[in-house]
Amino acid sequence: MSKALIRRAKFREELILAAERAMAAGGLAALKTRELAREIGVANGAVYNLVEDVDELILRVGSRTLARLDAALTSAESNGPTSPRETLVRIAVAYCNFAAENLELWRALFEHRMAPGKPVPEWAVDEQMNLFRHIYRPLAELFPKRTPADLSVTARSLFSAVHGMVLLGLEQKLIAVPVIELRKEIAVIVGAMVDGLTGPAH
Amino acid sequence: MSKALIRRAKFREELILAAERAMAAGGLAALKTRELAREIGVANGAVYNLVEDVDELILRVGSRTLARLDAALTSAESNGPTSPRETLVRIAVAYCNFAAENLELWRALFEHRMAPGKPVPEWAVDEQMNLFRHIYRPLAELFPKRTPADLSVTARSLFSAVHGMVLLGLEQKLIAVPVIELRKEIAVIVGAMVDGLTGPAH
DNA sequence: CAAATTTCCTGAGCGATGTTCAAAATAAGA
DNA sequence: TCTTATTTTGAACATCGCTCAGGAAATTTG
Repeated sequence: MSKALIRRAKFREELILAAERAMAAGGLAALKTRELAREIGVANGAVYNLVEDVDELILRVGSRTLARLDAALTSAESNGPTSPRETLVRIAVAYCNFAAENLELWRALFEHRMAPGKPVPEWAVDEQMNLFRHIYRPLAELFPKRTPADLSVTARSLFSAVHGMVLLGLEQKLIAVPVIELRKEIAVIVGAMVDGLTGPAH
Repeated sequence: MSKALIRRAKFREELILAAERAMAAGGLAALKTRELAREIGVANGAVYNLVEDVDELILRVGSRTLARLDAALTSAESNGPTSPRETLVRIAVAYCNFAAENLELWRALFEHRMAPGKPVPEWAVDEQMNLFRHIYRPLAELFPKRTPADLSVTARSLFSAVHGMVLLGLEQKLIAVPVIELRKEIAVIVGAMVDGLTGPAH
């Protein structure tokens, strides 16, 4: 690799990290190309040599956030052998914890909208879809008779429901629920959902 | 009322309606003060005579959206006497329908963030809180022994869970789920949650 | 009704911000 | 080392929300 390309890659990495810091501090609105350029020591126009546009920059930061989230969920699901029900509850609580500890970066994952007409790159969509697999496995264990398609639908629903509880629970606009209570409530609701889906037969 | 004030009120109403049209067509990002001013036939600076800033404008539009949403939920809950479980399912489905039919305006309710440091006006918060009452009543019927505080917490959780399913279900970024399937899935999950919360004793 | 006063409206302009691009600086190749 | 290709620069552009001095209009006063 040529010297120039190495430098470019270095700057690119620094740019993404600077963007991540800015977003963690002040959300999507705190991203300013001029400030990022100043922070990594290049001209403002140079940002567009390192990255297509801010949309891509946000997606890159999102990719890092998703990787950490994935790790957090993986650790939660493999934390000792328990029942699928307990596993699902633990994953939901882990999701809540991650969101609380990475509030702005986590929010940015869902608040960001591409410029009108520009589709989200395939790799970014794939990364998000991958999250569902954490829920898929325990669900498959709970409902061995269901088809993969059905399981996928249920997995998405479960994930979305937990996502909603965390989203509104951590919102300061309405009622900022203490995280500790939110965790309890999530555990109760997820448990109830699993029980309700399992049916009285079990 | 003086002639000037009447004119002002008229313009204000037109401004809010123009903003609503713009948001319905292109979301929050489509709000442009210059375009709104042109549309209602005043100078761009005049907008700030009719409204404090765009934050207030967005909140006014949100107020109208919330009123219609409230009406939709009210109609869903009073639609014939049924069990609390069925009522909760019907409210959730009505929420889903409203979101699908008013996608951009509904999204704007939750995507909008005030300028840093500026708190959301009290009247706007109250309007949002009022939504929970639709769920509160059937829940109180289901769990007569629970305290109002506990019921409020459960109501918020249930609302948030449904909100999350609708939010991610209607998102085109991931998988745009057909509304008809989303409705079914919401009915299943809400039913399961109620069943799970009610417990096998019932 | 005319003059004085208050109030409102106008549109140019300010400060930010994302993005572009010709020119300068730098790296790569011969 | 000299030429060519590439990259970096920073001024400039287009658009935003928002402000404000000056003129227009409405209201009050004499």
